[in-house]
Amino acid sequence: MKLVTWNVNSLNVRLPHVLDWLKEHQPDALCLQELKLESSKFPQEAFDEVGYYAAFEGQKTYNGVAILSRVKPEDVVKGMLNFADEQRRVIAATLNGVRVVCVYIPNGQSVDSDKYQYKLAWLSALQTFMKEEIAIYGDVALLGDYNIAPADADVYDPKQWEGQVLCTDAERAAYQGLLGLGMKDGFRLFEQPEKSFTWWDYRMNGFKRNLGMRIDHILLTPNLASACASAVIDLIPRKLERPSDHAPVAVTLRA
DNA sequence: ATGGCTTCATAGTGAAGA
Repeated sequence: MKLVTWNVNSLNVRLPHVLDWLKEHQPDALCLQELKLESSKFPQEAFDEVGYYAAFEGQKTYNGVAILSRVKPEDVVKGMLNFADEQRRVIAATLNGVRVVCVYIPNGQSVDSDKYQYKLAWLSALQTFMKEEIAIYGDVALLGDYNIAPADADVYDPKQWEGQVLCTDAERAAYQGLLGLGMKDGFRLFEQPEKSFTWWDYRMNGFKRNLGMRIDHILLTPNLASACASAVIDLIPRKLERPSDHAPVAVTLRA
């Protein structure tokens, strides 16, 4: 089973990239974030044509998440029941007995902003939500744009980013809290190249200089982690014309 | 240099992303 997460930064703009990627890689599930379109504008037909179901929760201009899947998604839940939120950042579905949770965790903007407080409250709610999901479903994969670089190794210049949003102790503690539920970082189950990142700023030739951060993650409950055979970041879509600023992250799980 | 680039928005002194 191949599970993937990709922040596409506008599904309108990136639809051709997503369709090409699906056709080439044929994942069992592709979790998307930052659709930046209303649910009524979701390109369902385009995914029908390439053989994918879609569960989605759109929003005008900002946010928006989707799970594309080979099998029909079951028990679809939108949002976190324990956290009222106007922003569309969570969708979950069961695929072949695996609970797939797709999240777009708030960015937080800066540590002195209201958005940062919202991010911390959001992360606290996610901890509770995930504990419940694991209790119900057992085998759970949490995929998405976490907007957290878990360790200095996940940052191109840790000194510059020390104490900045994406790297603060509080955010990293929240990430560790998810690991405390028994989940493993799929990417770090394997030896990986140094300076492996999933996001690069559009500005200053960030990608060409590999000035990036690893902020998109796939956490796996123990059985899924044991079954995990590989974890990779696909840099190729980031090299295309008009790319998303994020790269897809994929894990494969043995049956 | 509180900049740089991209998106969606509106026609802003733009807002937000990360």
